[in-house]
Amino acid sequence: MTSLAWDAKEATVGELAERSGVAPSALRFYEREGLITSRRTTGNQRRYSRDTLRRVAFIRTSQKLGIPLATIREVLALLPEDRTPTREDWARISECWRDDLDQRIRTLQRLRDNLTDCIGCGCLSIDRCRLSNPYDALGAHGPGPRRLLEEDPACTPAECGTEG
Amino acid sequence: MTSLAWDAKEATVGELAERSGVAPSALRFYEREGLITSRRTTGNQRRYSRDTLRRVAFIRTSQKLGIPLATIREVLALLPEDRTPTREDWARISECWRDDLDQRIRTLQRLRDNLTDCIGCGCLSIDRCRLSNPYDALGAHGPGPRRLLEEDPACTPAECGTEG
DNA sequence: GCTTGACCTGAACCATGGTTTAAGTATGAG
DNA sequence: CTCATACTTAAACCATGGTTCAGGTCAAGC
Repeated sequence: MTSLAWDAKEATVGELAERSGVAPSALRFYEREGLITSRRTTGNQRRYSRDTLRRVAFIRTSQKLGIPLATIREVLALLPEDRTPTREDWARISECWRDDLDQRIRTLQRLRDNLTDCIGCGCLSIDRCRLSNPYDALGAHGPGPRRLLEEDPACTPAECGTEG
Repeated sequence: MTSLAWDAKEATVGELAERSGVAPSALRFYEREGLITSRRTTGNQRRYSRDTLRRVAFIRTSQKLGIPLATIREVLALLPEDRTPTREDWARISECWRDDLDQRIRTLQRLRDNLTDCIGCGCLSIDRCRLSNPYDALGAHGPGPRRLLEEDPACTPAECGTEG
């Protein structure tokens, strides 16, 4: 169990990979992209501090929610750098995703409802159908809902983390 | 208006692009990928039949719903090849997306609800949190919901179009 | 101190959904 | 018939989220 006795030590990339279920190549990729960091040994090998596991968990969870890495990176930057993040820190940045999810759910529901209408008439005509109208983001200057598709506004760092 | 008087003629790639709001490069790409077809003039230029406009509209609409091109291609293959598709044909294949949308909405709602739980406790711990559990597609052999994330099963051609 | 497995790097590659560019050809108005 | 404009192709490029590979180095058990 030597290689997994990580509770008090640092982890190698292989150990973190095993614990997190994320491939070493992905962990190196996250590091290149600035989502995680590591200390280096004198022999240039990576060593991860314990809280990196939670950081990786947050990354994967956020990806499952459909958040792009660039956005995850921005939100991770809201964590304190001078101390190990607390449970409250994690809870605070997790809030960032809720509005985004709500938004996407509403958008999908609106799309589904419009699709149901369109199925009824078999239209999908360029000129008349709200769903298939190409130019104006779906009805922006016609009657009906102003925006059927919204552009994922994914909570920006400025909005969700500056209170702490 | 000569170049736009398409009501009785075939269209060039530029005309179809203008009418559909889709770039010529994208139309050529769709053709390479087998989503649309064209006749060629003696000089090797593309000429599109009138119903291609509706076909392109269907493609863009489906993309807005989040369907990948490969899936759209499969469903387009369900249209009759021996005649111009009717309104009913279009309505029938449009049905393909509804189950998929419903599924994705439910998945997102489940994710959001779990996130709300997790925000409450600030957990996102690899070992305990349903959302961050990496190995088993979120609780497949533990307690709780069997699948939190489903793999987009996007209605397959076999399921939705063979009745006609 | 040697050997084996884990690690290092950069570069190439994969899929998706296209756009851009370069070099050449067709079409149609005058 | 000419000339502008629109078309043709292949290949390179973009972003996203990585994996794979080649060639070389480190660390630890015996």
